[in-house]
Amino acid sequence: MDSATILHADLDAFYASVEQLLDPSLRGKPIAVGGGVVLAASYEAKVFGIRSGMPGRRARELCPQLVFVGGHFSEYRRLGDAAIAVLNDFTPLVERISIDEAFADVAGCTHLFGPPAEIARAIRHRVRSELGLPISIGVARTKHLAKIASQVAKPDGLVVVDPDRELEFLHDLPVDLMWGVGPATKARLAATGVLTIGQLARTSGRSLRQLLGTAASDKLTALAWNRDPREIRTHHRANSAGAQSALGRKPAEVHVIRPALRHLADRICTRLRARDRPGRTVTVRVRFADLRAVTRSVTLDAPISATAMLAEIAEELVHTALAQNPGEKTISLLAISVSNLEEHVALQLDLPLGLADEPRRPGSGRGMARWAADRAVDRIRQRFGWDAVGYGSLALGPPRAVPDAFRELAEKEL
DNA sequence: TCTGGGGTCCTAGGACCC
DNA sequence: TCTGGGGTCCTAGGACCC
Repeated sequence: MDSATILHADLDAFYASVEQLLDPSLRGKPIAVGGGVVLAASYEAKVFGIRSGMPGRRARELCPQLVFVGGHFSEYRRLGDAAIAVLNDFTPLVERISIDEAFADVAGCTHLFGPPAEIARAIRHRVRSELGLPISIGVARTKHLAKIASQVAKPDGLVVVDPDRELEFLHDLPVDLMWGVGPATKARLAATGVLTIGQLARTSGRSLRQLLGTAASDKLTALAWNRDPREIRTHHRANSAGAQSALGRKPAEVHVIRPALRHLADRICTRLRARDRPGRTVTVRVRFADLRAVTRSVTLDAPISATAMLAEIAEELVHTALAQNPGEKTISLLAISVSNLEEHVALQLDLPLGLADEPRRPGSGRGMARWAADRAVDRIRQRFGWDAVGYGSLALGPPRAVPDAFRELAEKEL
């Protein structure tokens, strides 16, 4: 049997911990990053039931002494990168999952640094002493088990799963610690009396498939018996790029929809152009006042990355969705996503992104002009920053609920 | 518990091709 | 004209992850 060489490292309540690091007066106190909405909460705040995504008003009700802080987004980036760099000092086999979380395989470096548990202790010590941040680490033979171990280790702990005792460790834990079991699956399982991972493991494949579908049940059964084939993947590229904006309650009218879509398209297309990854499929999502949401999508003959083009296609799709839901007069969210991305078009001539942006659109000889305009905006922003120029983003109606700097932390590499 | 934003994967039905 | 089977792509919705 293999030995336990996979680490899962996870910074604890990351954004909140950074704030407490930067401002010592916040330490030990319930704090939340954000304002209108909670973007992150400290452990002291979580005790009160405060969760990310929660409206600020609700959070204040739950915890009147809660301290809201604005957020130091560039510090999150810097410290998240620094923590990952500590992992990279031990092994190049690091798979970053998000700003504050990564897997690492230390099989190849134990001769230099000692057994995996020693390495994990060293990492935790360095992150604490050099960066001032708490980090939890799980060590196990598989990614799934390492991930669960780090969750069990939180806050600020280390759990090593002995390969001889894996099922012993796993089977008493609640099912929703498993990767892929969220609220809906948890409820379905609970309805049939399945509460622990061990109970899931012993459920017959046939009844589980009926409950959850083939793919989900086969995957969960494998994980429950600790068969996790996933390997460390050091470089990921996203297969889609999207943006969304919550609107509160707004009338479903052009003067609301057009500028909002314009801004979303601008954000997305800037990224697509920067990485030369135009996409063929455009999906919009419209959420109504009652939070019911619908999506509409179209797959084009040629990939696009021009802002005006995406905005127009998105607007057509939104109008289709609205026309098919005539009873809905109020919308609460708009989203655009572009998928079916080109691998890379770096070798194509300099023009085609803009030209391909006009697939079979009669009478629109404006492809070239738009392409040139986009490139100009991109260059100005590269030199002077995002707000130096734009498609009236400053004149945008509703102030965004979440700062763009925060959104960028969640973007994946294209 | 009515709540933000960027992503991934699965399902199911239909179109279309061989 | 009816019949069978396999594969791929597209669309809409849903669940999940961080």
